Amino acid sequence: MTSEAPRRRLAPEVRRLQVLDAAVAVFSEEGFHGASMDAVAVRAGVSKPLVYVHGGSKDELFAACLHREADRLLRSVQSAAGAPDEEPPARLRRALRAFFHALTTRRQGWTVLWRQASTGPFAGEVDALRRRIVEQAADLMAGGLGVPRTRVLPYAHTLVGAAEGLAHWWLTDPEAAATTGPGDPADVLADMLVAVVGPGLATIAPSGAVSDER
Amino acid sequence: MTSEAPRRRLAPEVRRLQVLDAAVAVFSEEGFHGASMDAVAVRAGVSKPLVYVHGGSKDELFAACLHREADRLLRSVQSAAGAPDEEPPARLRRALRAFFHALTTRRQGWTVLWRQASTGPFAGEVDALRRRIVEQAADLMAGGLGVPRTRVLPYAHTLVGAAEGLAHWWLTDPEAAATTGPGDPADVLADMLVAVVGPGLATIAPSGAVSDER
DNA sequence: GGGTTACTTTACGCATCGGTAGATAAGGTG
DNA sequence: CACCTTATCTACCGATGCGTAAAGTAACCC
Repeated sequence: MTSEAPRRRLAPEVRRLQVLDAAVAVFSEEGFHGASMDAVAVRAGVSKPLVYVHGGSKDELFAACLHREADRLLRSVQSAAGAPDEEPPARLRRALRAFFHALTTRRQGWTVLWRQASTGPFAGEVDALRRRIVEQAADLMAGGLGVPRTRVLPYAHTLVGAAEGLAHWWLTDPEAAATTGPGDPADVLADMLVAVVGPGLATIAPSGAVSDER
Repeated sequence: MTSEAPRRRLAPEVRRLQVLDAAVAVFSEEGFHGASMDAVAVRAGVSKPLVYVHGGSKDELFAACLHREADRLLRSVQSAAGAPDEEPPARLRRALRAFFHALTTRRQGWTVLWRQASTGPFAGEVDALRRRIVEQAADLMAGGLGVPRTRVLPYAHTLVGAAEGLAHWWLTDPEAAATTGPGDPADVLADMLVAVVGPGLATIAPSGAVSDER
């Protein structure tokens, strides 16, 4: 059994991180409503009042989790996309790799963002985050195709949805790991997605309607 | 104030439908946890005990909503796909049309299924429903490409995710209606999706190492 | 050692909400 | 009209969980 925690005094910033990490873990497992502040306290190894000292109310704590994980995900994708003067297809592929890599390495954060918060008072915030990712995808696509952003917006939503669906399969289906084989799963998943949507996206004409032959 | 409802006696089946409809409406707006049984009762125009008489416990009521809406959606998509001896691409397109059509005409049901139930004790059931739709898509794709189902499963998840993303955009973005223009939105959305994923899916079969297994 | 303060323990207020018991009346039947 | 069945309502209980108050304890710094 683990030894009795000898009640260490820590700097407020360190404790704050502990509480936040515990909150992300508990929220990802139990969901917002299912998670109790007591559970967060136990997970963090502290008492309940401390959670309130460092994390604020339950809503504030959850919002903090949301923002931290969202910023992390967005930043990694953004930096992976690289400078705007590079080749758009390569940028898109790298961004997708970063996206899938973030999911596989930080599952809890993704779970909090995508599966636990779609309802309640945080639906708006989660949607805003999703929108930021979609905007990023739309920028990449618009730059690559030479098309105004309004035109590619629905396709950007489609692309992000496709990524979510593929990610969900990879994270939940036990046979998924066997299917992707060896190597970095993020690479395999990104290649899969590019194989599906790449050819179609390339056919979206700059000037006219979508090529739509049967 | 509105006229006091003079406490009409109704047949149990009629009341049961009233309660179920109210439950779908409230659950779609507030989510499972956010919805209270009192709210369902008010929406149905009855008192709370009646909700328990006709709907059972909150869990049972929610499960009933889930199953009814899921069956409706699955049945409409399945019947739209048509007989297995027809052309696979046309079947896929028709199935997608039926899918989008169901969303636009029965928004509340879709909301309950897709956005409110991803957490809590119903995550398993919602995932099972999603899986049934994915399986259906996988069957269509496997039939069209002449490939074992295990190989197309990730692509089926991708396709369904893409449809969800596009649907979410259409249902939430105020500018979406203007973008799709006149005509049945379901047709436009299905065509958009086929334009994005169609070419890519067609190239799946030859690239894989499929022929290795007997 | 002494002081500061991070931290714990314990207990409780309070609101919300699922669920139920007993009373009430609506409608059919003789 | 008397009366019985039962659909329906008003009022309530109990549990859960957020959030906090009060008082004591011990770790780090000088």
